[in-house]
This record gives sequence, C-alpha cells and structure tokens, in this order.
Amino acid sequence: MPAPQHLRNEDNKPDRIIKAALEVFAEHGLHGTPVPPIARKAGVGVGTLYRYFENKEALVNAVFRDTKQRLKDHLTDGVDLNEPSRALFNELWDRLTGFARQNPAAFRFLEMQDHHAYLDNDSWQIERSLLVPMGMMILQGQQNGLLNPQLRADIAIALFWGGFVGIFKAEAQGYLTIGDSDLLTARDACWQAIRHHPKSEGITQ
Amino acid sequence: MPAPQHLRNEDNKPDRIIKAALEVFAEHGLHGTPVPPIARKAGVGVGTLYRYFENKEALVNAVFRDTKQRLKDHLTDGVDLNEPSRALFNELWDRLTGFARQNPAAFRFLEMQDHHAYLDNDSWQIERSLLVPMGMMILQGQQNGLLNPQLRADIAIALFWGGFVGIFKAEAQGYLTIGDSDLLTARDACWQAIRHHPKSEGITQ
DNA sequence: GGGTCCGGAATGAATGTTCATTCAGGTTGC
DNA sequence: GCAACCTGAATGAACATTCATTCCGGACCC
Repeated sequence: MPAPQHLRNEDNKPDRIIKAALEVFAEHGLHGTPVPPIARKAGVGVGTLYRYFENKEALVNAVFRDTKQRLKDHLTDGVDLNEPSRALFNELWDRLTGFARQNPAAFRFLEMQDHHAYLDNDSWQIERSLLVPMGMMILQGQQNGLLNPQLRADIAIALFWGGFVGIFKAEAQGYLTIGDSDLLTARDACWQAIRHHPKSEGITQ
Repeated sequence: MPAPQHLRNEDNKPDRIIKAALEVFAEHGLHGTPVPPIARKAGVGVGTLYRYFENKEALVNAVFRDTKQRLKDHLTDGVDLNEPSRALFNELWDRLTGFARQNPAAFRFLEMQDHHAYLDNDSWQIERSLLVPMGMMILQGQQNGLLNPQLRADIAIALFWGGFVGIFKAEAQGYLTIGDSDLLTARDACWQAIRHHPKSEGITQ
C-alpha cells in the first residue's frame, strides 16, 4: 500500500497538530494549555484533534515521542561512534547545540519537569535510548584513558547534559545571551569536567 | 507589637499551607494541582487557605519566595566570601548538596520551568539575588588566576549550576543513585570545568 | 454575646470530550 | 455525462466534569 489514492498527505493533520501542540506546551506546560488553542494553532477543529488523538494525554505523549525522536536522530544519524573521544565529544556537542538552536520550543518542552506523570511505555523507551550515544562516548573515552575513570558514566552524562541544558535554559530565561565563541568555550569547559586529569589526584579538599 | 496576645503562633497555618503547597506543586506543577488537596495536606479548610492567600497565584509566589529564600540563606549564612577560591567552591557545593538532600521537594520545585509566567517583582528579586554569591566566587577565582578567565562569569554559573542540578534531577527521576563519594567526584569534575587550565590553550578541536 | 477564625458545601467559570450535522469526494446507475 | 447516492473526515456547539473561589453556619475565644 504505497500511497492510498491520490490525495492523502496533502497536509497531514496529525503532524500539524503535533507541531502546534509542541509550541503551546513548551510555552505553558501540559496543564497550562487548553485544547482549543492547540486546535486553532493547527488550523483544525477541536473535534478533528480528537479524531487523531484519544485524549490530551495521548497527544502529549505523541508530542514527546516525536520530539525526542527528532532529537535522537539529530544526535546520532550518521555519527561514527568510533571517532576519537574528543572528536566524538565535539561532534555530539555541536549536534546538541544545533538542535537547541533550531528547535528552541522542542528543547524547552523536553526539559519540562512534569513529564514523568503521564509518559507511557513507548515514550519512556525513547527517553532512555537517547542516553545510549552519550554513554558510548563516555565509556569509550574512559577505556582509552582520556576521560576520568573515577567519574561514573551515568554521573558524567548527567553532569555534561545538565551543564549543556543549564546554558540554554539560562539563555531561554533571559539570564544571558550566548555567542558562538561562548559556546565553544562552554564546550571546552564541559570537556574539562569529564576528562582525565592524571596529574592532580588528591585535589579533593 | 511583639506577639499578639498569648495564642497566635500555636501552629501557624500560613506556614503549614506553604509547606504543603510546596510538596504538591513540586509533584504536579502549579496548573497540575487543585487547591483542595493542598488544603487537605495542610490540615486546613479550603476557605482558610483563602484567608491567608489572595488566590492561587499569590500562594505560588509565597511558596517560591519562601523556598528560594531558604535556599539563599542556606547558601550564604555565615559564609566567608573571601576564602580561597577552591575552598569557597567546595563550601558552596557542600551547602547546595546539603540543601538538595534535605529538601528534595524544594529543589524540584525551584527547577520547574513555568515559574516565569506568574512570578511577581518580589519573587524576581530573590531569584536574582541568589546568583550573587556564585558570581562572587567566580569573579574572585578569575582575579586570582585559579578560574578560567575566558569563561564568562554568567556562563560559568550556568554551567556549574546546570551540572549540579543535572545530577540531582537525574537522581530524582530515578536515573541514578548517588553516594557521598560520587558527589565528591562530581564536585571535582565541576571544578575542573570552570578552573583555569594554563597548559592547554589550543584544546579547541 | 460579640468578634474572630474556621471549614467545606455551594457556585460559576473554565476546560476536556462528545456527537449530531455538514460537506467534499467518490461511486453507481442510467 | 449526469444525477442520485454513499462514505467518512471535519466541525464546533453542547455536555459533563473539574476547579478556583466564595460564603455562611458554627466553633472558639474574650
């Protein structure tokens, strides 16, 4: 069944709805946004929205999955996980940066806190799968001695990801504006956080 | 007017309400939580709640101010901003850690995204004032050459804060469990992110 | 017994969801 | 080729529910 009839994907309503929902959710959160504005923004009747999504919760899950999947694709498509650690790190950072810059609403939406209350299984799975490439990068770096072996991989990811998000969140909230060179400096700083510093063993205290 | 009569602060309802509200908001967000559950959790009638807070929004602002103020106090009370950079950094980190451990709900609440929609002026002021001690620490460290001079202070704060939050957020979401020694390793990693690395100038790329 | 405080049922506005109706396009019968 | 008919997507007004806020009867002090 290649393309059902001639018409069909003329405008693809579910996609339009998901896109519209993403923007409104990113702005006001799930509970902060009524359904009608979403429909209006998508150029669709409210009833139509319910033809494609069982209820509001199913819609957020669709938005979440779609967005997370796009982030994952953007992060991993065609990436060579065997590049040297630092190059791989830079590559991931650049891709993250690119995504955050091109999809501010997506990024903002993904970083909302209350997702856990309503995510279904499929959404969770995508959520987790995003961590894979970052974990690979860390482990590989630790094996070849470039990354701090004492830093647990999951903590390294949380630190790296948290720092990255922190910068873009601060920018989104108006605390700062970041130029491209600032981003490079920040990237290097993140790298310093996770890399191996052989000389200084006893820096604690 | 020292203490109005004998009774009065027998149990202090506003405080109980704020405390209850904090926990429920931290769990479901402002728009995700109805008022009655807050009242119930505070052991108070809904009407009573409205005796002390003009409306729901005023309540969130009170919660926000109270929480942020407590964090700020916990972070700055009796701290000597002239300690050497690394010691000051450790001190701040320890205090942050302590606060996050003792008040998980507070921390979770403060990191919610949609605050900006309803914060009033007073709340904003407290919000900003929290950045002061961290900014001091960065600037002082840069002046005495210990911290990376190329990293803008506001970005350094965002990175440091983001990394810190990232770890606790990951733990709150069940992605990891952190022991005390892991926290120390993470602290050192954060320090590496912002400190000056004189040897390696051209690490970019 | 007058004043203050409290509680939670009552109220009405806002919001998620449904469903009777419309309508565009395709199909059938001539 | 042209009606009459059929189909199912689309719609938005109507409905049911949820929720913020009010308000009045009662409790508790002086």
